[in-house]
Amino acid sequence: MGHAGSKDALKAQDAPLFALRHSAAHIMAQAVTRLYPQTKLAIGPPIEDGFYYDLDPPVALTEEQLPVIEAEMAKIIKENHPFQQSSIAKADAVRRFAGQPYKTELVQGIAGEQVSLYTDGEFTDLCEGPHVGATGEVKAFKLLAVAGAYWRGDEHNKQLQRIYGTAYFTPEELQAHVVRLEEAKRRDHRRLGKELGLFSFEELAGPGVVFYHPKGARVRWVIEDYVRRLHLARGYEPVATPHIFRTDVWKRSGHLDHYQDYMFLFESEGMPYGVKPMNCPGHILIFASTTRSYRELPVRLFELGTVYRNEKSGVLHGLLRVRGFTQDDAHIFLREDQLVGELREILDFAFEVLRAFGFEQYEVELSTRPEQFIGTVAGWDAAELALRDALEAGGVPYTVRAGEGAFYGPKIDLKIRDAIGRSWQCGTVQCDFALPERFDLTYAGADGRSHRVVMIHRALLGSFERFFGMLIEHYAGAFPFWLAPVQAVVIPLTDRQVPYARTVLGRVRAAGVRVELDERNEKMQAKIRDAQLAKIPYMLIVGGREETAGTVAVRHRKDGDVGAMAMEALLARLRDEPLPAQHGSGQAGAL
RNA sequence: GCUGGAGUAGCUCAGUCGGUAGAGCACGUCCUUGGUAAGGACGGGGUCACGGGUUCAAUUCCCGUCUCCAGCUCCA
Repeated sequence: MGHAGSKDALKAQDAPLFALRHSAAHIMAQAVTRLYPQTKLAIGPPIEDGFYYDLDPPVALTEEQLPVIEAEMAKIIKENHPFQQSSIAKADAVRRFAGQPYKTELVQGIAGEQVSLYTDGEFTDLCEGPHVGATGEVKAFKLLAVAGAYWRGDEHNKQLQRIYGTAYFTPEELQAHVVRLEEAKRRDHRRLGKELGLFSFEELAGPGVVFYHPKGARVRWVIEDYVRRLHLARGYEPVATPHIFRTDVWKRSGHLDHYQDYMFLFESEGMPYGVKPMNCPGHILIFASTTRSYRELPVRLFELGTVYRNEKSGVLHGLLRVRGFTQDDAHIFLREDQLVGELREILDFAFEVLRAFGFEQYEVELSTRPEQFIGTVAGWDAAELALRDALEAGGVPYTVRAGEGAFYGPKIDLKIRDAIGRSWQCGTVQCDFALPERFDLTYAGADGRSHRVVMIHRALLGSFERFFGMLIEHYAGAFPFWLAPVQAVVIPLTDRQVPYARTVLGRVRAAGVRVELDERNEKMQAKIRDAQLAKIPYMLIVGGREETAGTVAVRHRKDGDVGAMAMEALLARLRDEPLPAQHGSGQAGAL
C-alpha cells in the first residue's frame, strides 16, 4: 500500500501549501526541541494531507503531549521568526550538527560541497526549502497522531517517533479537513460492516479470518453469481482444487523457498503439508494431468479459490488485509503468440467488472522487467508490449513501475482507493515464464513436438474480502439495487394488513427480489426509520387503503414517497432497476 | 513483526483514587393499531478480553498473553 502522489508532484501542484506545511513541520520540530533539548531530529516533509516529522526524543511521546507541543508551536508562531536560508560547507554542517546523528548522516549523503540551511529564531535545520516568510504565517495547524517509523524506512534501523500534523492557510480549510476525516470514518467498512450486519471477526477464532453474516453472504453470493456467469461467457472452465497439498508441491513451485514465512504448514502421519497461499499449483496440476494439444489452447482454468497467508499481525486491516481470502482466480495456459490477444481480452474483462461495480476511478500500474529475470528478453518484450497494447487500446492512463515486475514476468495491477484515500491493489494480471518451466508444462504443437506453454495469472476483483470492503466504502453501505442484501421490505401499517402484506411479499419474492416482511409491533414510522438506516432500496407500505385498492405505497430510500402503485407497476419498476451484466442472461440481480 | 494507544451488556459508551457495575440503543413481555425517519410501561442480559501475581478483598494495582486501533515495515 502507499500513497501514489509523489512528493515532487505535490511540490509542483501546490507549492504554497507545500511550503506552509514544511514550515509547520519545522516549527513542530523546534517546539519538541524546546521541550526536550536532547531530541535528535531526522526528517520532516510535507505530505498529501499534512506533514510529519520523524524524531528521536529522550522520552517516549504520547498523544497526550500533542496539546503541549501545539501550545509551544503557537508560541513560536506568535514570536513570528523570519525563515532565513543560508549555505555552508559540508564540513561545517557536520560540525554544526554534532550530536545529531541523523542530520549528520543526511549531510554526508548530500552531493556537492555546500548544504542549505533554514533558520527561524534559535532553530536551524538542514533543509532545501522553500518556506513561508516567517513563522507567523502558519495560522491553521493541528497535530493528529504519534506513530513509529523506521529511520530511512528500513525495519533494520532504529525506530523513531513520527508526529503527524496538518496545516492549512485558513482555520476554515483546516476545519473542512477535520470534517472530511469524520465523513471518511462514517464510510469505514469495518464500522458499516457491523452496523449493517454484513460480517465480523471473532476473537476466539483468531485474527484475519472473516465471518460473513447472512446479509454479507447475500452480497457475496450476488457477486459470485455475477462473476461466475461472466467467466463462463468468456470461455473460462470452472475447476475446484484442494486447500492442502503435500509440501512436495510447494517445493516444486518454489513457494517453500520464497514464500514459507507466509504459509501455514502442518504435518499428518509424518507427512508434511501446506495450506495453499495461492491457487496456481492446483490449476497447474490439472493442466499437467493430461497431454495437451496446441488446438485446445488457451486453457483457462477458473476458481473462486480460498487461500491462507500468514500475514504479519500488524498489517491486518479489516477486510482489506486478511489471512484467509477467496480470489476470483484464473490461470491461462497458452502459446506465446497468443499472449497479446489474451491480455487485451483480460484487461477488457477487468475494466468491465470494475465499471459494473461503479468503480470509474482506479489506478493502473505496469511493472516491467527487473534486473533478475527468467525467460527470454524477446518473450518479456512481447509480454510487456502486449500489456501496453491492451492498456492503450482501452485508453487507460497508467504509470510504469520500471523494473518492478515479478522475476517470472511483467504485470499490471489495478488499484482502488478507500474512503480515506489509501490505495489498495485489487485486480492483477501477471505473465509467468517460470512455473511452466518448474512444472514442465508443455503442449503438442502442429509439428508434433513438445513446446513450453506460457502462463497468465489473473484475478479481477483480487479477493472477495478486499473487494467487498472497498465496495462498502465506495457506496457508503448503500449498495445499488442489484447488490443490496435486502432489496425491499414490506411494511404493514397495522397487524390487520399482515395477511395482505404476505401476499405482496410472495409476489415480489416470486419475481426474484430479495424482500422481507417487517411485522414487528412497531409504528410504521419506526419501521421506515430502521429500513432507511439499513439502506434498503424499497419500502413497500401497505395499509387499509392499499389493501382495498390492491396496491402498494412505495417509498424509495432516496426519492422518498413515490406514491401508490398497482402490483404490476411495482414489479415492472423493480424489474427496470439497472443491472450490471452486459453479457449473459442479464438477470444478475436475482438470487 | 516494530512504536504508541485501547479492550466494561449484542452495539455506542459512562463508572469504580481496591469492597464484583450503569445509561442510551438493541432484545423480550404487555399496552398501543398508527399514514412516510424513533409511541409507552415493565423486564431479561456482564467471570468488566484471558491467565498469573500482590491483597482480607482485584473490573480497578503489577506481570504476561490475546485481540483491536493509528502509523512504520511488508504485501510474492
